Amino acid sequence: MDEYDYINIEERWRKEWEENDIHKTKKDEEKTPFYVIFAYPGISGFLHLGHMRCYTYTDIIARYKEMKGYNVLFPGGTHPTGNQAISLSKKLREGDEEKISYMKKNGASQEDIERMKDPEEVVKYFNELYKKDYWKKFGFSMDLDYFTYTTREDYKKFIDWQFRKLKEKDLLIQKPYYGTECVECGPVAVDPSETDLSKGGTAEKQEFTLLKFEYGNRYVTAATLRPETVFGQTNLWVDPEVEYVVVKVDDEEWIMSEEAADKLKYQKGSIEKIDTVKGESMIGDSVKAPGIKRDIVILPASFTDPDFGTGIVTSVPSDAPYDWIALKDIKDDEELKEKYSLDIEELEPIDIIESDQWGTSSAEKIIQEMDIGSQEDEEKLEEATKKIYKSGFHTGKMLDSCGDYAGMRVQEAKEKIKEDLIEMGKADVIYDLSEEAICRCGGKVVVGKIPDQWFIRYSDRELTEDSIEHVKNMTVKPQSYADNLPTTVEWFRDRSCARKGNWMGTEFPFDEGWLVEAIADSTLYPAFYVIARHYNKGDIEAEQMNEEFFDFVFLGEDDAEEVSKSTGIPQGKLREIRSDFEYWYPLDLNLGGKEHMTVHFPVFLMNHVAVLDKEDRPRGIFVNWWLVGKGGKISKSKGGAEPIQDAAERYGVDALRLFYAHSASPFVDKEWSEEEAFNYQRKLNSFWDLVESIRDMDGQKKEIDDYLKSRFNELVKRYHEVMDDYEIRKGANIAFYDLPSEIDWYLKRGGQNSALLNELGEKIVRMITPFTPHIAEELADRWKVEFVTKEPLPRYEEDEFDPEAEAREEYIKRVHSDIKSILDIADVEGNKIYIYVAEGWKKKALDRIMKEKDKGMGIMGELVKEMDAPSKELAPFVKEALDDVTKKKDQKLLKADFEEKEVLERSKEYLEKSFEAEVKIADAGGEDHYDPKGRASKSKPKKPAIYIE
RNA sequence: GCGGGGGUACCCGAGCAUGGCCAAAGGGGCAAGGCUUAGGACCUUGUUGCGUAGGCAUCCGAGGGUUCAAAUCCCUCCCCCCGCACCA
Repeated sequence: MDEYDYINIEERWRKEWEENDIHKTKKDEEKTPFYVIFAYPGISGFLHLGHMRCYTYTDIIARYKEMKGYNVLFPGGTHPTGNQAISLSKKLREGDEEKISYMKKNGASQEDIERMKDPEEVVKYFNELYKKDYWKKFGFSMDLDYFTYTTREDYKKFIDWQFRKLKEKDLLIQKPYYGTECVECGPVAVDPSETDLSKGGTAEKQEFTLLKFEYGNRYVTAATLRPETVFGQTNLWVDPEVEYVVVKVDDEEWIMSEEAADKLKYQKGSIEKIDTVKGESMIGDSVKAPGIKRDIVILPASFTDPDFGTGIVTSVPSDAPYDWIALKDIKDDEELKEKYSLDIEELEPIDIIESDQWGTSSAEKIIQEMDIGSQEDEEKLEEATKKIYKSGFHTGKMLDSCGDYAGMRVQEAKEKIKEDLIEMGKADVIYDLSEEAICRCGGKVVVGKIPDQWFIRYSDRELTEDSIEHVKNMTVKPQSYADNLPTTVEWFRDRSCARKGNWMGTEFPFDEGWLVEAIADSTLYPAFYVIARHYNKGDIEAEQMNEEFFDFVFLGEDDAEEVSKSTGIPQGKLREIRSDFEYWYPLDLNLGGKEHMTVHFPVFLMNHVAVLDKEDRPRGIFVNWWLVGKGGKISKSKGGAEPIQDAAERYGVDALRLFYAHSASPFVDKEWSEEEAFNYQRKLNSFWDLVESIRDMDGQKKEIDDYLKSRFNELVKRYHEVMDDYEIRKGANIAFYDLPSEIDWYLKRGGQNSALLNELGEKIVRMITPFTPHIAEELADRWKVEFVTKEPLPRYEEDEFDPEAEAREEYIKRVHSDIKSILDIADVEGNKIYIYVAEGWKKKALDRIMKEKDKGMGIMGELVKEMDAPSKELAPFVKEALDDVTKKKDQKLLKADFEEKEVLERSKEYLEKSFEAEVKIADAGGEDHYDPKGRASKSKPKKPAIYIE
């Protein structure tokens, strides 16, 4: 018996598949096509075990469909669009130690690093790495002849065409936009995945109302998220230590922190710094507060952050816990008051809002309730602020102190006051991030105004309605997402689709200097893989891919002759490409992580609806959740971050694939666990041993064979059901757990039919193939199967279903378990076991009772006459039997028709061995059997009486 | 706030649509025993309590209801998680 040597086995089959072109895919009109992709990865560096989860699901589905007889296309590509490659090579050029050691640790050589100082080389390097070290290494059945990436010339032609179509359909517009951008390299995404960032992924873009306080001929500015609180203003907070700047905005002079001014220029265009003013010099002065006819005083504070808002804060002590406590502190600080000669005894909070939970004076109340002692207790103050805001925003009403706004709900007043203040020229709107964010290139991330941003008009009514209509007919997994997707599409707003700056991608066709944004160029790409294959073969050139070409291939417009003239591509070739597209499209399934639910999948869908013909709209979406490290993101310290090639060797590719497939449903986040990965390695080991031991059997047919055949057959049926529904985990469970445990049981019960075991052994190997193809090929090899990958899956056979055989086996299992429970509690030696099968009259009576259970105990009378039974026993038996029958308990077993005594006799050996005891079987009604305690009379059909001594 | 998903034994996790073989699959962990080594093993058994006869009691977030019968259906409450946009 050979050992399971996964390293060599996996190596061997990778080679065999490659050398025999096993994954090459071509059109075959005889077969139904099945086209599946995963959302291609960006070029962001080395991938980790988390990324492989989605790809593995895709491969499992692709392989399953293939073995079901579909002609499967499973291509792949990459998405270098963006600035990730650029910033990586920039870091390498700068000799960034951390980056270089990261590259080396993941296997990059010195030469690799040298050449990657050119961003194009970064793309090439990772393209090859993804293909070879990730996808092929994992045994994916991808056909990489279809490979493409988004910064290649041919792909750019495709994107160019797509945008022309969108324009034709009037789906491109321009309007102003405030977006997050890096001051060095242009627009970046601020999001928790931190694709573009090195810090600050959880920052939120916030809209502030910029309040302007008249201060001589200048304005002091303060940014607030709560313009509705202006009526409660009592003072301004300024840090005496900070040097503020005076900037010229239009014709006005504004005072704010230097950081704020730096950020503001991205929103206001050029602003000019004309002066500086030290915070200290303003303390004690009065300013005229906007929106209210009152002067308020400038007071010193240290909690203001020059890098947040304008660095100057307006104070509303009634509703802002920070302000309340700062005001209290300053009132108690005699020294400070002396220093700035402040007279602030009169300064008291002004109630402006009444909410359900806090009533009025909410800041004071919450500070007492939460027992907040000082300004320094920032954590508690943040929490208090949030609580008050939440309650105030949803349930609050403006009080009489709020002038015209008195009585309004806070939600309304907020908008109204903001608008009115802006109208009166006493306020403006600015944007800022809730926390600091830093780009991967090291630049600071700010919010900038783009006056003429290009958008794709996803809000279009017709497009939205069409898309929603289509979604309803798609296969979307999981169900919760299927339920949500129509709402998501409905709610999908216009989305910016072009950008400027340091960026790899396609030039925007209608505006020089703009490049197509990263999401906008990856919506229709499954269609392009079909063309990429012909480009890769060298049959067509990028320059030949003009508008007519794509119109012809994707939309079937124009005739081949004309298109051939304008493109220079032979007519035959054009027709071939068009028919490839017609054959493969629409896409059957697109798989991606849960991060795509609200961005990628909706645009993927809507662009298909907008650009392609109705029959080419995608048929399915499969969303998988993430693999996470302990307590969150995958990282070095939390696990899952080791290089994929290392993991593949350590655990084995098949073990990892099984880990993904079986350790959790695809629709939950799964915590990475080394332990579990090793467990799956061991699982494969024992699977291997089981199959090997099966092959050594040389016995003949026995009764138990029928049971195994029947159970196996049922599980095959179930396997197809769950796999057709993409229930990958359940499928793996049947193949790796349910089926082997049935075989285990069969062997335990003395089954050893060589022919049957070999037949089923081969079938089960086929069933594991989609999950763990390497070990499957190796095992299938024993049966001289050339490539199990290319073999069909076993099918459900109606005539092998044998409920009687299953009932008989169930019967034995029960007798076994009854004996066992008696042995567990009874104080007996257990050397001899007597089993008494129920008398014939009991069986007859039971049959009658089952047929006429509606009669209840009324049936007694009839039975007394008909049955030749001891009257003392009949009554209690009927009562119990009625109970059993109405409880629906054990119906299958009760209805089964077999001779209990014979079945027991045939299983006697098993029972004796199992309990190491002598087993004797007798008829309960018999005359001369040994039964010292009179147990026999307790026998019931399918539940024999037992006596043990 | 808007939208969605959940709470099952030590842990993970099935079951819930179609109430009844559900003291509740499977895996992991743990414990006991076996094997004496395929060692980051393997095999058996146990893992709510009680019970010297195959049984009984209690149990699926909490409380209530419907029913002959509830993890499953209905109501109320508590708690947790996810998405909310320029991230493929």
